[in-house]
Amino acid sequence: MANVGDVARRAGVSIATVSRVLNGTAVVAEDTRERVLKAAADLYYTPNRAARNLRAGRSNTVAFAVSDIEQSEVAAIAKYLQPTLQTIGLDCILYSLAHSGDRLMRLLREAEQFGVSAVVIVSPDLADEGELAGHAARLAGLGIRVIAVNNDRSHLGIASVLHDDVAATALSVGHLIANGRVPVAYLGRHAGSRAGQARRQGYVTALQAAGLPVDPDLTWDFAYRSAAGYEAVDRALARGLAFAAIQCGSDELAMGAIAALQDHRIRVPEDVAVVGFSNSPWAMYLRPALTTLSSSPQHLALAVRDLLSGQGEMPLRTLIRRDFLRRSSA
Amino acid sequence: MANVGDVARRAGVSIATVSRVLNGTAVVAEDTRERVLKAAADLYYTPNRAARNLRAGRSNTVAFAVSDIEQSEVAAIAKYLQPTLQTIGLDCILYSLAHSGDRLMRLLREAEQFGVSAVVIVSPDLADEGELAGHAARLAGLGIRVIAVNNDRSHLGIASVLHDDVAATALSVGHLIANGRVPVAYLGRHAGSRAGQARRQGYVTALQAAGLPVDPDLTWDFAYRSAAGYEAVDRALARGLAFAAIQCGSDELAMGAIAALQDHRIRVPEDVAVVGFSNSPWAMYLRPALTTLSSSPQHLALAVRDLLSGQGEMPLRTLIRRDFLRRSSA
DNA sequence: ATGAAAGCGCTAACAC
DNA sequence: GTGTTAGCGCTTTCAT
Repeated sequence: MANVGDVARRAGVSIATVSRVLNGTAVVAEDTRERVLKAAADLYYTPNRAARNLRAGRSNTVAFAVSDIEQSEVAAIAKYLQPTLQTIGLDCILYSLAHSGDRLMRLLREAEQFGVSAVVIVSPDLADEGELAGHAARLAGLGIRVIAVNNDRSHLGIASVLHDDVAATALSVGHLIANGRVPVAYLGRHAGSRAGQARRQGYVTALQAAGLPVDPDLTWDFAYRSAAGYEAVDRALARGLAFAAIQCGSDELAMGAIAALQDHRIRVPEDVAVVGFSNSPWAMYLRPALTTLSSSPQHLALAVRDLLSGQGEMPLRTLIRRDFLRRSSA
Repeated sequence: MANVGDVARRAGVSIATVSRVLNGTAVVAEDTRERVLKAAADLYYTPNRAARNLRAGRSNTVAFAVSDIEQSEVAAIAKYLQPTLQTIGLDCILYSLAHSGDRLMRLLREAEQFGVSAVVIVSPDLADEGELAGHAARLAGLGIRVIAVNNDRSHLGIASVLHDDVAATALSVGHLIANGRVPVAYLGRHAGSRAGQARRQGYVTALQAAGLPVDPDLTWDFAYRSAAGYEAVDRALARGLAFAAIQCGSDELAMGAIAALQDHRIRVPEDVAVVGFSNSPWAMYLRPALTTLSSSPQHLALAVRDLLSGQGEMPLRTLIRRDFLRRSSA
C-alpha cells in the first residue's frame, strides 16, 4: 500500500508537498500539483487512517450505543444515521448495550481509549444520572461530544435530539377520550425508562385535561417487546380490570396486546381500541391495521449530524413532532 | 491523557518496560511489574488506539455491511455479532448498503483506506460476481478477510456462514404438501437475491420430491418487506390464481400476505396456510400465530468469530440448520 | 513555492 | 531484566 513517501518519490517532490496538495493546506505551483495528483492516482494512494488519527489526535468515528437494535425505532434510526454521518466524514461504530447500564458506563469511561470523537446514545434505559452527567462533562472537556437520541437527557447537560413524546401521547390519548374510549389504559415500560416516563406523562396530561381520574391499576409497566405486551394484557384481563382503550409505548407492545385481546375473544377496535407508538414498517399490515404515532428517523439523523458538524454551542434540546396516524385499531 | 511516557516516569522505569508489562511480551521482575501497574492505574492510563494501529499495521475493526438493518433477521445478527466480536477485541463499524451494489463495491474498493481488518457482508443482494470475487481475493492478499453471512458466496471463494435455507424451505414445503395444502405458492425476492434463490430452490426441491409440477404463476418475486407481501397476494388474487398455501421468504412478507388474504375474506389457515421465514420476535404474536422457520443469529455470530479468530484456513462454508416452528398459520 | 525535520504514542529489535 | 532507539504514516512548523 502506497504512502506519502512513495507518492513524493514518484512525483519528484518532498512528502510535505504531497501532503499540501492532497489536503489543500497551502498554495502549490500548478504543475507540481498535477504531478503529485497524477502520482497519487497512479499508485492508488489512500491515506492511512491510523496515522492520520494519531497525528490529529482525533478519530472521526462515533460510537453508536444502542439498547436494542432489534427494536424497530432503534433500527430505523441506525439505518438513517450511518449514511447521514458518513456525509460529514464520520464512521459509526456499533455498540450494543443490551439494556445494561454497566455497559453504557464502561463505554463512557473508555470512550477516550476507544478513540471515538463522539458518543451517540440511543437507549431509553435509566442510568445513574450523576455518573452519566459526570462522564458527559469530562468527555466534553476532552472534545468528545455526547448526544442522546430519542431520549431526553438535557437536564444532565447532554444535548438531546428526540421526538416530543409527551405531546404525542397526549394527542393520541386525547383522541381516544374524545371518541368516548374510556377508561384508557397505558402500557409501557416507564419505571426504568426515560422515554417511557415521557410517554406516560403525556397520558396523564391528557386524562387530567379531560378531568378524568388517573387509575394506577390501568398503568402497566412492562418491557417493550411483544411478549411483554401479551403478558400485560393477559394479566389485566385475569384481574378483571375494565378498560376501553390501550395506549401503548411501542408498536411491538401493541401487537402483543392485540394478540392477548383476540385470544380472550375481545374485539379490536369494537370492544377495545389499541394505539401503538412509532409506526413500524409493518404496522399498517397488522389486522386490524395499527393506529399509531409517527416517527421521523431521518429528522433525528439530520439533527444529530447538525450537532456533530456544528462548531459552537449545541442546542441542548431538539424536539421533533409525532403525528397521530389513524388506522383501524383505534 | 496519560501515555506510556507518563507511566514510565511515574514508575521510574523506561517506556519499553511499561510496554512489556502491559502487554506481557517479556518477563519483568515482579516488583518492577507492580510499580508499573500501580502507576498505570494511578494515571488511568489507557493505550492510544491510533498509535497501536499505526504501529501494528492493523486496526481491529470490522466493517459490518448490511443491506437493511430494519429487516428483523439482519437486526438480530447485528445484535449478537457486535458483543461476540468484542470478546476477541474487534469493533464493528456499521455500514448501510441500502440495497445498493455500488455501495458494497465502494466499501470493498476502499476497505484498505477504511482501515478495517475484515468485512462482514450481510446482504442477500446479487452483485457483480466477478468484481466481488476479485475484491475478496485482493483483500485476502492484504490480510483483510471478507466473510458473507446468511448468504452463500462460497462459490466465489468467500467464506460464508449461513443457514441451510434450501433444506429449511424443502422441509417446510414438504410439511405443507404432506398435509394436503396444495398447490403451494412461493413468495419471495429471488431474481436479485442469493438467499432468495436458495429458498426458492428448496421449494422446487420439495415439489419435485413429491412429484408435483412447478407452476411459474405461483412463484411471486417480490421484495422482503410487508408492503411487498401484501401487494403480491393482492395481485395473485386479482388474477384469480388458486393456491392452498404460501411459503414466504421472510416473516415480514408473510405478515403482508396474511393481511391481504384477510382483506379478501380468505381465512388463514383454514383456506390458505402461510409459512414465514426466520422467526421474528413478534412472529408468535401475530394472529394467527405465524408458523415459520427458526433462526440462530447467535450461532452465526459465533461462527463468524471463529473465522475471524482462526489463524489458518477458514472453512469456506458453515451451514446452520433451521427448524420448522409449527404455530397456527399453517 | 518547496524541503527538512520534528513528533503524535506505541512496540520490538538490539544493546547491555 | 531493563534501557535506548528506530520507525509505523502523517501533518505542520520552520527554514530557505
